[in-house]
Amino acid sequence: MTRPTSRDVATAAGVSQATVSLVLGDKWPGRVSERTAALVRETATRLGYRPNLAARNLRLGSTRTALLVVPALTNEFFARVYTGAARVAAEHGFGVVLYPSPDGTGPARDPFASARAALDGVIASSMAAHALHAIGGDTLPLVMLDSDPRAAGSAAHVNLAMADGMRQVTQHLLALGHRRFLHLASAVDSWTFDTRAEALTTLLGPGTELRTVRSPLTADDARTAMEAALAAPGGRPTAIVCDDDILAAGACKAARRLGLRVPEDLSVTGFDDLALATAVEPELTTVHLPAERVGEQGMTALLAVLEGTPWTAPDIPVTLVVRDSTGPAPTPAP
Amino acid sequence: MTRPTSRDVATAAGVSQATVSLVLGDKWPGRVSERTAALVRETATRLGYRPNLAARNLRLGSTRTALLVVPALTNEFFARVYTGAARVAAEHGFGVVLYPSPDGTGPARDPFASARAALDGVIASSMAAHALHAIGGDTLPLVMLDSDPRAAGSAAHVNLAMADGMRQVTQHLLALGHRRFLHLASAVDSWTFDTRAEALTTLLGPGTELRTVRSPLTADDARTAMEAALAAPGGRPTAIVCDDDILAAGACKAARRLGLRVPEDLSVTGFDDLALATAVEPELTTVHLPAERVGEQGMTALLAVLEGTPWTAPDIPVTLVVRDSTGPAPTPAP
DNA sequence: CAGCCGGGGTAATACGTATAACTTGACGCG
DNA sequence: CGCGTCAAGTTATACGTATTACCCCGGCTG
Repeated sequence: MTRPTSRDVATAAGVSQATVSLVLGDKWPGRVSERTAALVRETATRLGYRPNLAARNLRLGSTRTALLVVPALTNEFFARVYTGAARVAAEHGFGVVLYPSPDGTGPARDPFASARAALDGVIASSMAAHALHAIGGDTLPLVMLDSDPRAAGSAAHVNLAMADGMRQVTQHLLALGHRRFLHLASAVDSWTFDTRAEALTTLLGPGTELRTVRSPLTADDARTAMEAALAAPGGRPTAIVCDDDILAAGACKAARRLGLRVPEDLSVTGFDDLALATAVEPELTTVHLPAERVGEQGMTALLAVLEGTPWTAPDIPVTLVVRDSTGPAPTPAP
Repeated sequence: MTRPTSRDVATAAGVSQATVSLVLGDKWPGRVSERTAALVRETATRLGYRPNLAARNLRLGSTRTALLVVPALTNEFFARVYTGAARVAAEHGFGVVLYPSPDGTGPARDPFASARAALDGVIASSMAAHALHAIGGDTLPLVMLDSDPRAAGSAAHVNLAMADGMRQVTQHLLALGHRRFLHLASAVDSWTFDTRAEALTTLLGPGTELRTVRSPLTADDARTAMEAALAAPGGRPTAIVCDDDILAAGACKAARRLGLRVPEDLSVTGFDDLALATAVEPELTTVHLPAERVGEQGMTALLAVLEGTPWTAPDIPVTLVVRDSTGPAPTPAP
C-alpha cells in the first residue's frame, strides 16, 4: 500500500534499479536499448511510480528550490513578484517556497526550517533583509530585491529604477503647475522608500515646498495623515505624492471627505499600479512597477549565481501612467 | 567550505554522530548527560550546523509539507488563505508550498515535481480541482476547499456558508424594497458560484425579477456586462448582486459612467470583503469571507487526516457587512 | 563476591536515489 | 585466432540523518 520505489519498478520490469534510474533520468545515450527503455517506462507508469524527491535531493545535494522572502503575500505587489519568480523557476525545473512573515504576524521562526526542505538559494526583498541577516541566510547564494546596491557586499541585485520613477512623477506635477507638495511616505525603513524620498527632495527645485508624513501603508493611516496635513497652517499642498496606491486611494477618499475635489483641487499620485489603481474613482495616476519582472529577474539572477556566472543587469525601468487623479494646479483663489 | 554535517559536529565535539542526533532531536530522557548535551549544542552553533532537510525527510519518510493548490495568488482571497494555512502549518512544524497556476499562465506541469519535495498532503481549492484529478493528486491525503460535499468521496471538506451569505444579501436587498435584480456571476465553473446562484434563485420570491450575466472576474468585464444589462429593454434592475468585490467595484464605476448614482439609483453588493471594498467609493456592502480561517481550517483538517482522525466541521459562517453601496430601492419615477 | 541494573554513550543500519566502476557477450579487424 | 571495442546492463556505493540494538562500567543487592 506504500508508494512504489524505483526498485519495485525494476523488479516488476525484470531489470536492475540502476537501469530504471538511467531510463527515467533520460541519461541513456547508448546505455540502454530502446526496447528495455520502453518497457521500463511502461512499467513505471503502470505502477504509478513517482520518484522520492527527498531521496533524489539527498543524492544530488541540491533541491532546485529557492526561498523567496517577502513581507506579506496579501500585498498584491509581492504576490506578483512570486508569480514571476515561480514561472521562471518552473521553466528551469526549480521550485519556489515562501517565507512571507519575518516581521508580520506569523511566528517568526527559522525560515530554513519552515521551508521543510534544503534550499539552493534565497531571493529576499529588502523590506525583509533584517530578518534574513539575523538568521544567517547569508550563508546561501543570495539575490536582493530593491536593496541598496552599495551595501550587502557581493549579493546580486535586482532593482527597480525608483529614482527615475519619482523623477517622472515630479516632472509631471511640476509641469501641471504644482509647487506645494505633500509626500505621504511609508514608515517602513527600506532602501526603496529612502531612494524615492531622496529623489523627490532633490528634484523639487527652488520655489517649491515639500512636507513629508510617514505612515504605515494602510488607507486609514493615509486618511489620518491627510486630515492633519490639510488642516495645517501656511497654505495647504496641491499635490500629494504617495509611496503606494493604497495610500493614494486613502488620500483621495480623505480629500473628498474634506470637501476637496480630485483632481480639480488636489492632485494625487501613487506607486505600484495595483489593480486598485483602476478600480477607484478617479483612476490613479501612478508609477507602474513591473512586479512580475522583478520576480523573473530575481530568479534569473539566482540561477546565474548558482552556476557561478557573475550576474548584473541594469535597473528595471518603470513608467508613470497618467490617469485621472492628477490635473493642473488650482489657481490660488480667495 | 561545504556545510557541516552532524558528523562534523560529532568529531569536533569528540562524540559520536548518534549522540549529536539524539541531543539535537531532544530525544534524551536519560540517554545523554546534561554536560555532553550542552557541549554538543555549543559545538553545533559554533560550526553553524543546520540539519540537511533532504536527509531528514528521507529518513523519516515524511516531509511535513503540504501543497496548497489555488487558482492565483494575485487574488487577495487566496493570498489570505495561504497566510492562514501557513500559520497553522508553522505552529505544527509544517511547511506549505504553492501550486498556483494549474489553469493559469504558468507551464501546467506536474505540481508534485514542481514542489521539488515529497509531499505529505494536499489542500486544494475547488476552483483547481480538475487539475488535481488530472494529475493523480488523489493518491495523497486530500482536503478540499469550498467544493461540493456530496462529491469527491472521502476527502475532508472545508466550506464557507455561501448559501447563507447569499441569503443575507437577498434579505438585505428585499428589505430595502428591491424587486428587480441583476446577478453578475463568475464564469468560473465551481461549486462555490453554483451554490450562490442557486441560493439567489430560490430565495427571491414571487413578484421579483432576476437576470444573470456570467463573466470572468475582472472589472472590465463587469463594465461591459453592466452596459449591456442596463441598456436592455423591460426596465432596468435596481440591485446588482456581484460574485466578487472586483466585479462590484467595476459595476459601481460603470453605473456612474452611465449617469446612475450608487446607492441612490442602484444598489450594488459584492463578495469577499477584500481591501478593495473599503478603498472604493462608495464603500461596498459585501459578504465578508474569513479567508484566513479557511486556510487555517484547511491545514487543521489535513493534520487531522494525516493522523488518521476523521475530521468534520460545520461550514464557516460568513457575515454581510453593510456599507454605502446599498440603499432603498428608488421609487419608480417617470 | 557474583549478579544485575541502569546511566551514558556508540556502532550499525536503512531510507531511495543517481552514478561511477565494473562485467559480459558479441563483433570487427589486423 | 586473439585482442580491442562497444553496446547493454549490473553491482556497489554514497548522500546525511534518525533510531535500534548493543556495549561498557560503576554501584548496589543478596
